[in-house]
Amino acid sequence: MVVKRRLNCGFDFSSVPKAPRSTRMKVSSKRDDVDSQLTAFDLLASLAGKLLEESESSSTSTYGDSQEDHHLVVNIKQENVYNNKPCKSELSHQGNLSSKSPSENTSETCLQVSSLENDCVLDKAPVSDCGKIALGLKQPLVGCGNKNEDCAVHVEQGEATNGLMIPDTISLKDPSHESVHLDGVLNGSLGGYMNQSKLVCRDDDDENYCKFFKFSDKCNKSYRPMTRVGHRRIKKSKYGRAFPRSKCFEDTRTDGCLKALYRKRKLCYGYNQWKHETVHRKRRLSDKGLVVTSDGGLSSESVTNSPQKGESVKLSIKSFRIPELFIEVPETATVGSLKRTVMEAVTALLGDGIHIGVLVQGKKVRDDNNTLSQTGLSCRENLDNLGFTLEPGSSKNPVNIMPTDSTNLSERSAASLELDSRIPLCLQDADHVINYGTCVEYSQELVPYQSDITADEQQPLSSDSRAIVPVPPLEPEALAVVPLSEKPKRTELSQRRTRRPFSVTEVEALVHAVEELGTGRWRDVKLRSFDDASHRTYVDLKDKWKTLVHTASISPQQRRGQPVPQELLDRVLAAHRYWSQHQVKQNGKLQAAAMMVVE
DNA sequence: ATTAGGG
DNA sequence: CCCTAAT
Repeated sequence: MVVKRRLNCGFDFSSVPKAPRSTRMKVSSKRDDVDSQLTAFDLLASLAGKLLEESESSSTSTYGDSQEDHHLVVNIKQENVYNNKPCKSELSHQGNLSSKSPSENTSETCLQVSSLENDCVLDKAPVSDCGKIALGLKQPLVGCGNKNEDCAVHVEQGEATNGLMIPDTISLKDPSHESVHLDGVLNGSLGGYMNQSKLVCRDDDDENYCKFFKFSDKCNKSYRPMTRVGHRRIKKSKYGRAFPRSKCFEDTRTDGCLKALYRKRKLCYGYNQWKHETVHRKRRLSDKGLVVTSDGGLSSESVTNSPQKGESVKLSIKSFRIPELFIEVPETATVGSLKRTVMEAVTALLGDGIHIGVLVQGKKVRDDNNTLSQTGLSCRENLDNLGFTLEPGSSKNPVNIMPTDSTNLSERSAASLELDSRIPLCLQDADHVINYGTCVEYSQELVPYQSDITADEQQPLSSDSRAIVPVPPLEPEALAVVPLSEKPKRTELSQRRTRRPFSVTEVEALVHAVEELGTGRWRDVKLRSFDDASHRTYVDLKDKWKTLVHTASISPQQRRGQPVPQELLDRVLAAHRYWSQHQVKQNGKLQAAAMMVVE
């Protein structure tokens, strides 16, 4: 007998096929195709790829073999990067490294790695010479304990020639143009979805991580997405976690099986897909002045013609910096392991997607609809004032929130990783763009960790400040992004995800899905309504539902956070009531059936 | 891999 | 959000 289950939405649940889990189709994400940050992703994917490769090639090195876990806490910090001071060579810009106070004879030697000056290290270097990833240490890291002078980390990007030309009549994130960008991928990847109601809430400024497709109330009977092959797909993991906890960092010493590690990393970072796709793709956005070349970078090729209106603004992204990262490594760690650590930290940072910020004279331009000329960037001489930032995808409003107090360490941890982690881009002079293309270079300098820094030395990290921000004396593990110790502590393995409050839109989608699917099918809920929100795992959805039920059960005065419309809360309670009752019925039936069998 | 529930 | 136990 078929029991028809109906909810007030009128949906016939019996029409929803529920295959055994083992036969359920695995679903590919479509989300990435609609990512308007493609160019930035590509750029960084290319970079991350280089870093990864470099790391892999050197990863036969071992972790420290000393039993004493001396650690170097390396803090890679972003600082001011919006100037374009020329420089002669990177060697001339290695940071100072002074030792920690000798009196602090702890096992922790903390170094703060700050950016090199934001100079165009590769200024006027031929494109072909821009490459070579090298993480150079003037001294062996092991020796940096108390005499850290001249310890500098250089991560140099190779190969990729990243150029960017943007006609000034095109606004950077003009939705109308963005849509052009998206169309190509949407058509290719969404296919059968196009006829369904699609909800893509990807706000440019805020809450842009809410991206999912919501299906129409018709509840398409074959709502399970079809697997699609060949479309672009960037997914850190099925669960949207950049670091699937302990699985990312298994020790490679034992077997030295790089391939195994590489596979793991592919899972961890989804990098391989990136590279594979960027390498083989040559997508032209000819009318928009952007060309993604086969190397994954941005090139100025084929976009030399000026648009009808106004002059072209030719830009070349020359370098950018790694934002603040905390890395903890043993003193006995090898250089190779340090490379790997830096790479992993950077990859983790980028893993969540990035956004582009545009800065004019150091100030962020928020109006995406203004043209460049309207923004005052039509003149060549103004280009010096233009800067780009790469912002974490989760950053709503990437302001610097570096706290001056250390009262809330865990909050600071998340903040420094998620909100301070802007990666500014340095633009070279427009005159050089044709001749030299663009090189992307990572460079940091090591600066001492000082826990006893004076208050007036503590300057907020801001885009206008070149100040080296001291690292508060936090627990190293609190900020450790990448574990490297021989015996990784749990705290080193796990970086708590940043809190991402559900938007009302998301709540609505969740409620809607649960209304139809019930409270015990979170995987289906995920697939149905949050498949493109990689950061929302089905556990997240389950948890959110739990809190929603709780929220709906308490008085409005007791509720906190962004208010959820009462209407939604009512639906939450209704659905919760319905499904809990429904489950009871089912259980009852099962029990009855079981009893019948027994009898 | 999912689900359920406590922390 | 995290973690774990149980499927």
